[in-house]
Amino acid sequence: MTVPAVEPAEPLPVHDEATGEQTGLPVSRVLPAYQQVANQLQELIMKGTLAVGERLPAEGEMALQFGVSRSTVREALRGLSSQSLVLTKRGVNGGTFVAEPSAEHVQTYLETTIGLLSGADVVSVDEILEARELIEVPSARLAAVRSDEDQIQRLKATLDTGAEVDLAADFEGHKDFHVAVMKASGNRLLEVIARPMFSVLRTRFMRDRASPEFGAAVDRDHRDICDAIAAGDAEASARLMHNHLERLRSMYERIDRVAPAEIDGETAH
Amino acid sequence: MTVPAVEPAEPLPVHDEATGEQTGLPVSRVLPAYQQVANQLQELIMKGTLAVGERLPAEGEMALQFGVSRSTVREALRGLSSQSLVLTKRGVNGGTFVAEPSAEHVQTYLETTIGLLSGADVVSVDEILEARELIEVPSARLAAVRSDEDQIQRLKATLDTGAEVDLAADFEGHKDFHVAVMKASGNRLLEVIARPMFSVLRTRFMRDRASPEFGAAVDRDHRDICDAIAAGDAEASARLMHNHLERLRSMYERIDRVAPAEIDGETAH
DNA sequence: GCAAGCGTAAAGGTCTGACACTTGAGGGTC
DNA sequence: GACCCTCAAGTGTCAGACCTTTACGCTTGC
Repeated sequence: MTVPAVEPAEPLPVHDEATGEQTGLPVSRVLPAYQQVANQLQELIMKGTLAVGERLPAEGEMALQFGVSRSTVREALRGLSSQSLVLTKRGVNGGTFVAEPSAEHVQTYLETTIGLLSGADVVSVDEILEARELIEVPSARLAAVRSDEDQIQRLKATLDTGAEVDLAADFEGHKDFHVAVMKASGNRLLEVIARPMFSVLRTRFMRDRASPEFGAAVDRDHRDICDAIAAGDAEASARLMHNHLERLRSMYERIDRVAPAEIDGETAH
Repeated sequence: MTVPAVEPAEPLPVHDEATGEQTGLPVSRVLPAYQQVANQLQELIMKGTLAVGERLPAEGEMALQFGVSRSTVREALRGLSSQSLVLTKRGVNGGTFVAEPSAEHVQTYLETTIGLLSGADVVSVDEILEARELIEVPSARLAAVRSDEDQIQRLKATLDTGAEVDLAADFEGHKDFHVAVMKASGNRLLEVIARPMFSVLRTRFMRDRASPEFGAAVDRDHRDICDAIAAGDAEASARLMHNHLERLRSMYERIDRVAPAEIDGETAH
C-alpha cells in the first residue's frame, strides 16, 4: 500500500509552489522537506483520499516513496499528529493512522490558543466576554426550544451540588452548567467555540472565589435559567442568560480592577 | 542560556505524570520523549517563562539539557511549530523562537479543522450556518454602533466591484464584505471564529455561481446592510443581515438538494 | 571614505544506520 | 481450554556526519 498520488520517481521536486508567491521576495525559495511531506499528506487527508482510520505506510516505506530519510518523514508526522490529523501506535499492527476529527481536539487547541491571544493582548478579556455572550444567549434560547427530556435532566444534574459549595471545584460546576446549556442547544459547533472561551476566562480569573453571596446568586441564576429552558420559554431563557452573564462580567471587571494585568498568576503550581 | 526550570541532571525522569491517570489502565505508561519535551516547552511558553520572540537554545544545546538526542528535540519542535507556538529560522542568528500569537494562524487551523469536522459529519452544514448567523447578526449590530469612518470606508470598498461580477472571484468579494463587517464590529475574536466557517461553506458550495439575479440580490443586500451600518442603525443592520443570511441559507439548501452529500467534490484538482 | 564583494561560522536541515521498546498474534505447553 | 513464550512488525531513540542557509564582518577596489 503506497501513499496514493504522490510517489515521485525523482526524490521530491523541490519547488516552492507551496510558498504561494514566487516573486523572489524574502520568502525562502524552498520549503523544508519535512514541510513538503507534511503538506502532501495533509492534502491527501483533507481530500479524503486517505480515509479516516486508514493506516499510512510504515515510516520507512514512506521515506522510500517520498525519496527522503525516515527522520524527515517522522518530523512531518510529528507536525500532523500535533494537529490531531494523524495518530501513531506502537507495537505490531502499530503505525500511523488518519485520526478521526473530534470536537475535543479542537477545543483543546482553541483553549491554549485563545489563552495565548489573550495573554498577548491580541484579543482583550472584554472581547472574549462579549463573544461568549453572543454565543451563550442564543444558546439558551435554542435550548429552550429544542432540548429533549434527557438534556434537561443533564442540565438539572449540574445544579444538584447543593451543600458542597465554595471550593474552587465550584467553578467546575459552574462550567458544567454552561456546557450543558450549549449541548442542549443542539448545535455542537457552539460548544466547540464557547467552551474554550469559558476555560480561558476561568484560568484567568481563578482567584474568583468571590463572596459566598455571589456564589449563591450565581446558583440562583442557574436555577432560573434551567427552569426557563425546561419550560420551553425561549425569550425568558435568553433574557436570564443575558442577565447572568452581565453579573459575571461585572465581577470579572471588579477583579480586574483589583489585580490588573496580572497575567502570570498562579503561584507556579 | 539554558531552558529555564528544566535541566534535569538525570536524563529525563521518564514518568507518566503527564498522562493524567496512573491507574494502570491501557494508557501507555510513558509518553514518548519527544512528547515530554514538547509538553515541557509548551508549558514554559504558556506560562510566559519563555517570552514572545525569545530565542530558545540551539537544538543541540536543548538535546544536552533535556538529556535526549537532537532528533528527539527536533521532533518536539516540529510539533510545536505546527501549532504555531514556535518558529524556526536558518542561518546565523537563526534558531527557534517563541512565536507571536496571531489570529491568522488560528483561522487557518480552524478552517481546516471545521472542514474536517464537517466532512466527517461531526458537525452539519446546518450547524455551521446557524453558528454563523449567531455571530454575524450581532456583528452587524455592533458594527452599526461602533464602526469609525475608516472602517465604513473599507466596508464600502468591498461593494465597488461594480461591473466585473459573475466569476468565482465574485464569491471573493462576498467574503470581503462579511469580513469587513466583522472587523467593523470591533471584536477581533468574532472574525477569528466566523471567518473559518465562512471559508468552509465556500469550499463546500464552490459551485454556487447560481443565477445572475441571485448575485444581484446578494449585492443589493450588501449595499443595504452597508447603508444601515453607516447610518448607525443597529436594529436595521441586524435585521438586514439576518435576512441576507436567510437568503443564502435557502440557496445552500437548494444546492444541497440538487447535489446532496457530495462531500468529496472538486474533480480531484 | 564608502560601496561592493567575499568568507566564515553558527544553526537549522537531512541522511545513514543502528539498536531499543511495544505489543499483538501465533504457537507451544500443561 | 487456559496460560505462557516467542517472534516480528513498526515506532522510538540515538550518535555522528555532512549539507545548506544566511547574517556579520572583513577585505578589496573605486
